[in-house]
Amino acid sequence: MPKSITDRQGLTEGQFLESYDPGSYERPSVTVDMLIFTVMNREQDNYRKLPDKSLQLLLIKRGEHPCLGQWALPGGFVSINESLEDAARRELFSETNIDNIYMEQLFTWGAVERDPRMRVISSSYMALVDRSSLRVQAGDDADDAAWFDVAYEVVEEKHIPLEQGYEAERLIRITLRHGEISLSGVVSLKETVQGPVRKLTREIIERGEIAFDHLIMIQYAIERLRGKVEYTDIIFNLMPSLFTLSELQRVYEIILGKELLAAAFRRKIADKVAETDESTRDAGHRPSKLYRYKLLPHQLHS
Amino acid sequence: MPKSITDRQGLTEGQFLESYDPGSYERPSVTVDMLIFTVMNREQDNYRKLPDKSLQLLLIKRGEHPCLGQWALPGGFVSINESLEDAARRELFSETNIDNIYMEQLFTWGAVERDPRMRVISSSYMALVDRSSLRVQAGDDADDAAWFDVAYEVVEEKHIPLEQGYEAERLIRITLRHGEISLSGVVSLKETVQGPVRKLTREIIERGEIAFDHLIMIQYAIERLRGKVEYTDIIFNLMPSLFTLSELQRVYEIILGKELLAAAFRRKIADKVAETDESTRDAGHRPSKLYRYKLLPHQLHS
DNA sequence: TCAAAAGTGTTGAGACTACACCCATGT
DNA sequence: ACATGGGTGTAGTCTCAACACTTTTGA
Repeated sequence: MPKSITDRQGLTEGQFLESYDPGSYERPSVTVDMLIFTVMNREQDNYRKLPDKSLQLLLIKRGEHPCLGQWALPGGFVSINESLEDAARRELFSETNIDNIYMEQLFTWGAVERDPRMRVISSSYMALVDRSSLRVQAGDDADDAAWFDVAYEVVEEKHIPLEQGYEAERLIRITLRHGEISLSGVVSLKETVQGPVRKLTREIIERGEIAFDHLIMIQYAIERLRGKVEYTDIIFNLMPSLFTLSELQRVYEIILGKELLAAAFRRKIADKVAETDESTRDAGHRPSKLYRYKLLPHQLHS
Repeated sequence: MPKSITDRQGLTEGQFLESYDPGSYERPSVTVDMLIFTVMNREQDNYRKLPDKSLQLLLIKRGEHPCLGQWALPGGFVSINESLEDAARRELFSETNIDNIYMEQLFTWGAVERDPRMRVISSSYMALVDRSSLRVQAGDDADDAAWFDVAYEVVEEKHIPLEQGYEAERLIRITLRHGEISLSGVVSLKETVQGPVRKLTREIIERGEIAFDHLIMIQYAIERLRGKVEYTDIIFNLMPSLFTLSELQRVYEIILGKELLAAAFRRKIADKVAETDESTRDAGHRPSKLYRYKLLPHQLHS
């Protein structure tokens, strides 16, 4: 019964599709860009202190124009017979060699002049990797991929009241460090409010040798990561299967950029983790129990 | 000093860009699809009762193959010299004739077979409109655009425990009504959990005369709207400039799909609204003060 | 007079903050 | 012994749900 409807030319849907000419107007290229985060231990000077941790992001050194020699997010073109998500997983796998890890779409960037070569629209995806599950560690062999420590700092805040609203601007300095290399740039986050209408714009103020508009993608991703850490369990994607509560707390602190009280923290995450029989040793202080992630009764989040 | 670096062919960035050939490989088309929501009063039988409200979504009746005769989200192609957001605002304006309204990007849909004509990647945007500010009301003149009442109902929930996780499926029936027309379809939301790795997939189970994969976009948008209503002030984009607290409460209830207690509600939103001198009259019961949206000291949300 | 809605007060449960305090270990 | 982190207890604040109750209007 369906599909027998005909259009103004008297064609059925089948006939229409058979004769359909997609036309030759100019189309944008579509790419995916991957924000692959992990957490890494940093050794301490004092034998008693725990190793500190840092949030890290994977970057690739560009070997071609444009932005040659600068650092960029891993990514690539979406081919014509591959879904957006497949493209993202393909890129992810080609960088990390792991398959089944957490990944989510963040945002699609569509400014006309994003790429000087041609019109490119790019979807950014965030992936979280537990460092201990990475066998081939990027940066070991080639010198064109490396994990960068991420620092995120609000350097200025302006607030201009307007009639019926305000304009608030926040400047955020993002610094990425890998050994001797230090990339640092500034993103402006501007919120314009008129009555209930809020509009948020992001702009690069200082690009700091980070390719294209990737600094904006990084800022967006960190913001999203911070948000999601507070109301989902994605953080456990950054943890090894066994961890101490202090380690978990440190990861929260690094992502949120603020210190937490241990007592309150323990109570808050108490029902997300399960104690195991194992514990740490040789730490120069009281050993701590190792925990693992415990699923809560089903939720169904996005 | 910058830009003087040369690549393997000895070209500077300027030279490279000048001679750059974008190639002729097949590119997907890119479109935007708009989810334009508003809230509408529905008259009551009883003179004493307040008018009830409904959440409405704007749909367009397709006059061409494919999906001829079915209803679809308004949208269109992104042209080569127009940003994604500009394309969305253009589509929004062409449907509503309003310019400065709330709009946000939701998600970009990139399955290969979304559109039977050719490969199309589509970004969905959500816009919220206060009904009273709509002058030209879609559906008045043409019969190809109409506001549909939205009903959202969870019809089934499955939960299958697996080793190290579970699979949870939720079937959601979405019914869209406009006068005699009733479109109803079912979307499956499946969450697969293995340890901390969560993967969410959406699938159309029953398409119900709604074009393409637009039913999924609608489900996603409602979910996002529900989420955002709880932790932002976007709901005021759906309200006229003056409103009673009961009206505001009804809009919350429609969006969240559950009833709220008036006492608690009033306290909760107390600092987001400001009393005015005006009040309702002739209502068949005690008049109520009219309120307006009051900005809180600046926040800077996304 | 009375149905319907507007609006206020009270109580108790639970979550989070802040701080104090004790415990266990390896050097 | 002691620095360092592991871990628990308690008191105060805040939010929110639940329910009871009073007030005000127009037909």
